[in-house]
Amino acid sequence: MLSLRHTVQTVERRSYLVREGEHPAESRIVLSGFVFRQKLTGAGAREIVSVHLPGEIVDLHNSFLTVADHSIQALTRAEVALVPRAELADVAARHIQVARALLVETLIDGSILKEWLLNAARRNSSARLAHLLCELAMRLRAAGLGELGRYRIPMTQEELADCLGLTQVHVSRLLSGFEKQGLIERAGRDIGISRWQPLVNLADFDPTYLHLFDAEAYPA
Amino acid sequence: MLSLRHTVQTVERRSYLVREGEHPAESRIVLSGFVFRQKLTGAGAREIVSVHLPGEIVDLHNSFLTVADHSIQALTRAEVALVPRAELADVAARHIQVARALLVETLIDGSILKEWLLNAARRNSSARLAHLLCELAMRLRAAGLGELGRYRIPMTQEELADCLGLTQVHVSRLLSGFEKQGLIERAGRDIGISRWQPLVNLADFDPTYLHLFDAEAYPA
DNA sequence: CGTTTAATTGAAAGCAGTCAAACTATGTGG
DNA sequence: CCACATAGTTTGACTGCTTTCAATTAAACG
Repeated sequence: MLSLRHTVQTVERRSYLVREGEHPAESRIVLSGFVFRQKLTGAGAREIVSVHLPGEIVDLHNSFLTVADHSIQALTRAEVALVPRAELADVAARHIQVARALLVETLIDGSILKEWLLNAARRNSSARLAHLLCELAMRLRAAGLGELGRYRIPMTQEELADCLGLTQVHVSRLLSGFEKQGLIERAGRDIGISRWQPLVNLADFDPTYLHLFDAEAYPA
Repeated sequence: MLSLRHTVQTVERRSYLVREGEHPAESRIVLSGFVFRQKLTGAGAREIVSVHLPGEIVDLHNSFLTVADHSIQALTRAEVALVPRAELADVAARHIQVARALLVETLIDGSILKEWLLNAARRNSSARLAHLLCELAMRLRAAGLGELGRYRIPMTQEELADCLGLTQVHVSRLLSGFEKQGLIERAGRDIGISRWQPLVNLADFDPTYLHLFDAEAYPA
């Protein structure tokens, strides 16, 4: 076990951790709660480009690039560790396994981005939403946050829509559709995937891209 | 200058370098020509998730992850260097600047993926196409392959469409639209951006996400 | 020069968006 | 603990961007 010099910060839902264009002096690791990265178009449309669970490093970018190319916001109230910019680089330079772990994390991050791009570009709205529900189910379980297919969706329909490039209205219709088809059950934001395999089929979901095995092989 | 054990391979247009699901024994660096990464949906729709110019490392993934989460194909006839799986890891372990360069390249890769995701999810078709034309213009110039805004598009309309999540038919209509509006000139696949600023405005293009400066700071 | 591959054009259909209003939760202060 | 305010969700009617299907033209290639 190795120690990183850091401070802990508690942030409220929707507060910004980093704004696009800034160059913060530290990188962040999620300790509890959920955090997401977003980008805006000039016209003001928002896209959530990734969601981060406890244990994940949200912004290596800030330690190794000069400009933040996206904003980071809290999806729920969250605790994050702030690691000084130089600290991560120093530790990585001294411990090659750390450097390797950072690279692996970043490659997995890229893999998920590719799947999200495929999703947004080439799957219809219901497959897209189903895909996200499946991904959240697997990642939450992998993070030790509940059993597979039974969880509280950590975001509003508007935020779901912004993960998917859809509108909130359409997400609402899709969710009630899934419910009517008996694919899911809902109580507020608590969701239960009633029939996993049919939902996986609808979603065209194959968890390979999550590289869950690779992630375990090199814990940070 | 440091040397990597490698072999050189020449590949024809459209041949596969890596197929999704494989676990090749080497990573690839583009020496000449263009190469792209693609993913397919279960229904067979294709999305090109990135395009790679000479000098770029296409698949660190294969050295550091256990399964290829996407396919790699030649966009044009190309020369690629094959670096054995262990070689990159060894060199990175011995030279921390190499490890850092690999990480920076991967972070930039992720930044471009985020922009493509924003593009596919939140911009309309004309902004999307214009955005790609601007990106190619800047990256080609940065790679020393011609002056800004005057180049040969290295792909067919179908491939353009697959970069954008559109159909070939629609890309055709959009391109002639741009031409009619005097934004671009065309002669076959040779393109000239006649009015850079209006195209940039239409595209909502801001090159920050390419991190061209960061890339220069750490040449591989 | 013939054959294959790529690009253009037109007409029609459909998925998801937009606008608007009603309804339901959630939360806060009196 | 209720009343009110705010935030989030549902539902309906209508619009429109992009796709689909199909046929033609142009370019590239051997």
